[in-house]
Order: sequence, then structure tokens, then C-alpha cells
Amino acid sequence: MLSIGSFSKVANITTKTLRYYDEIGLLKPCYVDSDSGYRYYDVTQLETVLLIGRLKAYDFSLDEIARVLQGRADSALLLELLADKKARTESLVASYADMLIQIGEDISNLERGSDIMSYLNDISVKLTETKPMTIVFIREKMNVKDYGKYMRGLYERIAEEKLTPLGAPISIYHSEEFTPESYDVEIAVPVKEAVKGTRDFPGALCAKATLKGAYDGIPSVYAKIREWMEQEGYTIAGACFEVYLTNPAETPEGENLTEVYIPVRKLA
Amino acid sequence: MLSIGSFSKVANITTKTLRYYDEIGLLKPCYVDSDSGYRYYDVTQLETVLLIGRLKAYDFSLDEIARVLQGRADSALLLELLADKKARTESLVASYADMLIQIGEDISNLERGSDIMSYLNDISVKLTETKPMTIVFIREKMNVKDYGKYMRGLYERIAEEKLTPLGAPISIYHSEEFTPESYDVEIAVPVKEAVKGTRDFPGALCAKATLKGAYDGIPSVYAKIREWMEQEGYTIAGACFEVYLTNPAETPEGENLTEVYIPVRKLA
DNA sequence: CCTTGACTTTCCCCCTACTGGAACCTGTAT
DNA sequence: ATACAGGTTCCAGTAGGGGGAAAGTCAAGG
Repeated sequence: MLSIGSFSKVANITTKTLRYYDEIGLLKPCYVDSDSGYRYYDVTQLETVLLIGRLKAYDFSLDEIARVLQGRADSALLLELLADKKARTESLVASYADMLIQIGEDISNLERGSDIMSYLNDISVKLTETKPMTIVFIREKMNVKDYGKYMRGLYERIAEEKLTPLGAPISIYHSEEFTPESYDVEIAVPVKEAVKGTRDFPGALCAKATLKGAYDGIPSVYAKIREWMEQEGYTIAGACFEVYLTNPAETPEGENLTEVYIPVRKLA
Repeated sequence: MLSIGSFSKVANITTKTLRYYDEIGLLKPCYVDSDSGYRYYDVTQLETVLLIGRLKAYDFSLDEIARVLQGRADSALLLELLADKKARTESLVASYADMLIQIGEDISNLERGSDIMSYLNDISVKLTETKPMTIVFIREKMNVKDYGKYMRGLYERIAEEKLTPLGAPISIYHSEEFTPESYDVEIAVPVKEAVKGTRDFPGALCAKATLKGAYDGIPSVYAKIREWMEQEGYTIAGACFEVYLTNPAETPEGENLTEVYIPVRKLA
């Protein structure tokens, strides 16, 4: 039986942490004096604490670790969690690699004396009149990460109903606010046939800019268009939409082309 | 002038987050109606929000980002932070690589049917009598991460005073509790000369085990020795110490050898 | 037996970067 | 005039503890 202090020393964990683990039920002392409330640990608990430490080093949450300790008997759960963690970590490392490339570019830009946001100057905004189209569409309040799912659903419908696509897919943003959990988005594809489940998409005067590269550059394009509108004296006159000229599944990330349109009206 | 909702849409940030940034002073709306308290943003603030987003993607804290925005004029600060972040991320990626190797080993162990903690069985504990020595020492409440600094300091003193080292460096843990910020540690090296600044290190009956590999295996060794002590009926009788047989600067991590000693006494 | 000092207890607040919800107020379109 | 969408503030909660206060407990020495 070890007091919390001596246990903490052997286990290389602070007493604070041990009390916290007791509180959340991750590691209960094997005996608690009912008079004094003092916690006492057994040497056999050191093995548990070592396992906790190892899993923590693998970035598991205490909740996941608790589940592993619960089902300590079957290693199947642990095996599954480890395999999952390995896969996640690998993709995390890959995203860090991208990030390092980006930081490197920013650093060399800064060293050449240009501003870190100077890439915005390469985005050029033009005024255009869009043509009216017939579109097949899904409009729903969706979680932004389910976007691809809805898009696939729409293309399935086009195939089922034997419609003839006339252009690249579009998303139209009806919401007035950014709410990633439940965003009012309409996903659409222009088609030849004007049947049930399609609608008219009227032409409009729009400010337009094209993004080349990954989708996380989209906010920059919106920012640039809004700045341009302000300068030129236009105001927003309808729901913004984006046209995806390339298929992200088939295109290297840096080569994606996306057009951003904001319907505009000249200020009085 | 954009309401918080429309600004949130263009910037791809929730209104919740914008209010939070206002509260912490990271991004103040350019105008606040004093009657209604409504926040209004300017399109030129979109650029700031884009910069914030980019730095957040680089894992900067909002505090660091605020500092960058403060000194937006001199890119020197930003350059320094970016270079630092790059270096940190590179070492982070390196540690993830180690972690992936470890996980891989654990997975194949589990698939072979052995327990994830079975490596503990390879640690063998023996009873030994240590010989008395004369040691030169530094004893201080130190932060565990300054350990190497103190060790170097000690070797400088040995060189200055022309002492004759007789063995590998030792650390002696006097604290009863694990307190990483301020840990009462004595760093020592056995020497031939018994001069000022040295002391006697008496021999003692000890339970001893040897660790082969990185230092993060140390807690396992302590755990194993404590279990052994419990089984064999010994109790702790003094301050534990570790002997570093190999120099970690010259040894591949997996080949490091460390001896762990716990002074013991037979229970009555 | 008493004291001292080290150890332990509970309790509360603090950290980051927000999210969710309640209660209430405002702006705008009909 | 009336909805109702959009805005406001405030409070609570997240993960994994750290810091510190006030008070109770343990072991050793005198």
C-alpha cells in the first residue's frame, strides 16, 4: 500500500492528476480510509498507470483509455483503437507535411519583402451577366461536411431520371449567416429537361472571380469580391453561388478551378 | 458595413466566434451601435479575418495571432514566429513518426496474442549491495527539463577542479512526491578525490534493475522493482537513484542503458 | 504526551477556443 | 401593426488538469 505521494513518485504522475483520475473513475485507489479520506494504492496498480501513460502518449482521450481498461480482457477493442489511431495519425502527419510546405512558402515570400496576404492581389473580379438555366437541385439545411454525400445523391438522381447535364455542378448559399452544422445550401446541376424536380435558375448581374487551388481559398475569394463591390458601388442582390469547374476527385488539389458569383445591383 | 451575420457568411466564421474575438480584443467590429449594441464590420476587415484563419491553420494560439496583428507593420515578428512554428512542427512530425513505429509494434504484438504490457516481463530485478563512493554533486529543486543543463554544469566543475571521475553519472531522487516543476534531485558523479564539494555516498542494500532503451521506460522499471519488493517482502529504505551507463548524446536511443536502484530493508 | 512539520483532504478558480441555450431586444418586410 | 429573423448579453460546459487556500491527518522527535 502506497500513499498518493509515493505512488505519484513511482508512477511519474502528479498527485493532482491521480486525484483527477480518481474523480473521473479512470483509476480508483485500491483502498480509501473512510475516516481520513486518504487514498492508498497498490503496487499492482502501477501496471495500469503505465498502460494509461502509454495510451496517453498515443494521444488517446481519457475516455477512450477508460474504455480500454474496462474491457482489459479482450484485446480486440484495443487492437481496433490502435489501428484507427495509427490511420488517423498518418493522415495528421500528411496534413502537417502540407502545412510545412505552406509555411515555407510564406517564409520565402516574407523574406522577399512581400506581405503574407499579397496573394489576394492575384484574384481578379469581373462583372458578368449569367444566363438563365434549368437546374435539378437539392436544397437542405445540411452539415457542411456532408456536402459530398448530397452531391453524389444528386448525380444518382440525374442518372436514374436520365437527365442531360449541361454544365458543372453549382452550390447556392441561401443562408444569411455561416452555420456549419446546419447550413441552408442548394446543390444543383444545370440540365436540358425541365421536368418535375427541376426549377428555373434566372440569369443575373454578378460579380465573379475564379479560384485556382484548394477549397480553403474560397473565403479569400469572397473577401476580394466584397471589397471590389464596395469600391465599385455595388450591393448584394441575391444568393451567392459557386460553380465547380473541376472534379476534386480527379484533379490535383492545386489545380482545382472554382468560380464564385455574387449577384449585385448598383447602389442608388 | 456588414452585420455580424453577413460578415460571418463571407468570412466563413460563426457569429459566436466573431463575438468571442471581439470580447478578447482579437478582432473588434469597426462600428458598434451604441443604442442597440449591434456590431458592424467593414469589408477591409475581411483581410484580417483571412490572416487569422491562416495563422490558426498553422496552430498558432489566438494570443500569438493577436501579437502578430498588433505589430502588423513589421514582418520581422511574423517571420520569427513562422520559423519557430516550422521548427516545432518538424520536431512534432518526427515524434509522430516514432509514435507510429511504436503503435505498429504494439499492434503486431497484440496480433501475436501477447499482452501490450508483456514487455514488463523482460525486466529482471536483483538484490545487490552497492559499494560506498565519494561523489561530487549538485542538489537542487529543479525543473525536470533542465536536467541536462545541471548535468553539464557538474561536468564543467569536474574539469575545472581537475577531479578524476570513477564511473557513470548518477541522479538521486530525494523527493517523496513527483513534482515535475520543482523536483528535489541530486546529480552526482563518483570521483577519486575527497575534497570540498564532494560527499560520501554510503553503500546500501538495493533492489536493482536495468533499462535498455529510451528514458520514458524508466517508470516501468520503478513499477517492476516495486512489485518485486512487495512480493519478496522488502520495504523502501532510502532515496532511489539511477546510474546512466551510456551517454545519450552518443548512443542510439534504443541502446541506452540505465540502472535503477531502490535501497531496501527486509520487513520485520 | 505533545508538538512540529510534512502530507493529504476538499473546494474553488483558472486555462483554451470556443458551443449551446435562455431570455430578451431590434430591424425590416409585409 | 405584427411577425419573425436576426441581434444582444449572460451562464454553463467542454478536456485535462494546475494553483492555491483552509483545514484535517500522520509520523517522528523531545
